[in-house]
Amino acid sequence: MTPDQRRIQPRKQPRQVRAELTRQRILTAAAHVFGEHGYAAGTTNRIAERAGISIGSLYQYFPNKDAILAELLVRHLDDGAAIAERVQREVLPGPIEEVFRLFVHGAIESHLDEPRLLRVLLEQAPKSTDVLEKVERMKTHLVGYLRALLDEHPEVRIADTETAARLIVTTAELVIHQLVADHEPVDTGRLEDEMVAMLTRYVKG
Amino acid sequence: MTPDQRRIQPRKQPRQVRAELTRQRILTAAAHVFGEHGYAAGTTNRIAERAGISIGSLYQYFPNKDAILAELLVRHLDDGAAIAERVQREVLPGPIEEVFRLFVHGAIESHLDEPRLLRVLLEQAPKSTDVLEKVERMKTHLVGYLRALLDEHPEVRIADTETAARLIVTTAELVIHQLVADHEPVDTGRLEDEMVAMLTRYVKG
DNA sequence: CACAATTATGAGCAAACATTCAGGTCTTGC
DNA sequence: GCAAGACCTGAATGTTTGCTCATAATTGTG
Repeated sequence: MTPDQRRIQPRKQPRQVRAELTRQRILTAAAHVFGEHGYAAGTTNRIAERAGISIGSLYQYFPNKDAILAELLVRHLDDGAAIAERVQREVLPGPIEEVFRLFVHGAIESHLDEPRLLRVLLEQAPKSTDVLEKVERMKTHLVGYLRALLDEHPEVRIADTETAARLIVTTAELVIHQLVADHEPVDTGRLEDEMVAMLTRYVKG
Repeated sequence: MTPDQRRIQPRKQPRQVRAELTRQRILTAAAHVFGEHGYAAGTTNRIAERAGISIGSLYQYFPNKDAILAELLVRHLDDGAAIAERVQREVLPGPIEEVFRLFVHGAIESHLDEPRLLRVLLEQAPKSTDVLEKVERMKTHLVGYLRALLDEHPEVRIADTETAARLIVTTAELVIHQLVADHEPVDTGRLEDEMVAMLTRYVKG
């Protein structure tokens, strides 16, 4: 939080096996700590402690705290992008319900690992312009894709497809994040069924 | 020098008009600052500054920072509860679409004031057990009410009404919070229409 | 006016935190 | 087996922040 010029201490390039191992340990520990305590209370010292390394080592691999969360977020986004691409290639000409099912299923699946972490990522994400832009870009892209799908698909009966697309993307994203990480988690199979039903019936009118 | 023991009580009971005025100023300023900077970066000094009072005065009305956010949250919850009650009394025997419309409309309306604040309230909620319990209680109550409605209403064709009720409540709450506070805010009229359409078509099958 | 209660002030304290650095330990390559 | 560099350590530093306290100003009351 220093207001002076950003010192871009370039992150260390791992050359030995143990280095890469330490990096992984840090990320794993951070995922757990952020998920458990939230971003603000997830201190770097706590992360280092849980990773079983010293605080100094942590700062040899990440220039600052934000960078750790950013890396976790980027990884999650890349996973999501991979899933989305796969789905888009797999089932273009099928019934709309099938498309929703695959998207929803993929989304739920990619959130089962560390659900609480992912809520922190989404909600308390630092405002690093880079990452935020990436999120925004992916979302816009997804909305665009979905809107085109809605516009072309013969089953769909919706007038305002722009608003509808935004509504659907937002709904799926938020509700999955929330319900999977809920204190009393829902049965994911049921969630998937109901969610797909809701979206399908919505667009078919 | 009088031996005063009332310093132990952190929160002051307002007795003069200006005291109540100061209290209001603090809350208004806090609403703005939290909405602008988030909870962590919304410092008490910043709140006091914006309220045009000294930091000392702030701590005569609130025992700590959390209490300020808690009060804002409680107020919002009470508003929401009032709306929900009104809706429940107004339109019990109407078509299901009408019920959804009133709920959604009320929810959107109560979020137009300080949309960004309300996302902070929801997402970075303080760990105060009291308030968190209140949120949980209200949500459970709403889910119960909605489930009963779904079970009894002749138009509804849904098997798993428990999951459906949770899905609907979560969806409405989250999506409204998100989209109303979005960088590029949606037209609230359209949002209302599409949301109601989605929910109605969903439950009518 | 007097004088007590209430309200306001803001410099400063203590704790928490992210981050640094001077100096260790371990690996690798020869 | 021995440098050289990769990797690790953790007490120390500087900053930020929530919050206190001694004191001052304002208001109510007789």
